Amino acid sequence: MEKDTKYKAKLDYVESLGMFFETLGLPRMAGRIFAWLLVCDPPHQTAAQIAEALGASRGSLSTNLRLLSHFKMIDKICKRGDRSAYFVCRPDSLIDATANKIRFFDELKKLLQKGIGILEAEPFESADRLKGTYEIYDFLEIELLRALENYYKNFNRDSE
Amino acid sequence: MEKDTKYKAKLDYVESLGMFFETLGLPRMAGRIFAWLLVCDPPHQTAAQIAEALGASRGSLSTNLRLLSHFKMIDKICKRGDRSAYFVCRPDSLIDATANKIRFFDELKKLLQKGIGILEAEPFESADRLKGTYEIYDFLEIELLRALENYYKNFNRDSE
DNA sequence: CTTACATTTCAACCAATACTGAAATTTAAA
DNA sequence: TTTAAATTTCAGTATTGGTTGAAATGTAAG
Repeated sequence: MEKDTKYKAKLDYVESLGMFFETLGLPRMAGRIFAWLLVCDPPHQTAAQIAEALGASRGSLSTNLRLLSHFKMIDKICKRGDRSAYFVCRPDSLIDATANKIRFFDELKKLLQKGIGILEAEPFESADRLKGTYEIYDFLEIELLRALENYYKNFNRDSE
Repeated sequence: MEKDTKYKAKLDYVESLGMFFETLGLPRMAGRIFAWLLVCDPPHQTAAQIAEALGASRGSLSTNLRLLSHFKMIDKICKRGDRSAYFVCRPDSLIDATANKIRFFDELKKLLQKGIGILEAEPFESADRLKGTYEIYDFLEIELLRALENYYKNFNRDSE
């Protein structure tokens, strides 16, 4: 009974944590899965175990586990003589998610350059608005990438 | 004819730029409006003018102009003896949008602390996974906020 | 090869959200 | 106060995207 209460509390917690990961741009279920893998025991789980814990369908698990694998937010682990696949989360991947968002600034900058080209011919100051916007993202991107670099340096990470 | 072509190119450009602003978490139409206000001439426009340019309904304009005003991404300007309201974009607001996202890390950190409390009693290492995640966001938040501070310092902004 | 279990795919359903258009309301001029 | 123009509200509609469950496929053991 004690244990049941604790387990339920854990599931509630997974729910709220999952909602947060959803805001990273993931489907809700993918957020839940990642949250579950962050707190479950043992740390590696089969799709069936996760489905059971979250009360979700196998289909949804399959789809979202593939998604999370694709984004390298989880690892898929297989063993000889075992037809189950096991999944583990990679907490570090959250940094990469952030890094990708910052790199996205680059696309915007390109787009703004294009716009400046289009508007420069016009006699109005509209190009200035775009130039101002460009300045903002240019500076922010540099600063934020520097921040990330510090992170990598500080935590002695070796890849990506 | 020349002019029509240019105008159409501008509208296409607004469309792609708008798609970008959508990724900030805005409704698509709000993104379009902000993009339009970034390139239009004159820089201040009535809801009717924007609706005309974007081919959108008045209702949608009303809703999304209110939204953008609420987030301080645009200003609403009224004049005595004129029942129209005029709207102008605030390009600087994009910084604040970024800043708010970073502050959002704070909520996650609180949530992670809560989880660490829940799991600490358990004999497993699951709390360690959460602690690792906490470290990541704690460091990132500090670095990113430092980056923003640099921005404000550099561009001599006076508010927020 | 066959059986048993595990995973993936996919069509149908469902929920969330945005957009429209018309009616109601507000605002300024007559 | 009445009229005209602009804005807001809101019910209905469309669209998007996620989830389910069952059928198909894959995989290891017997």
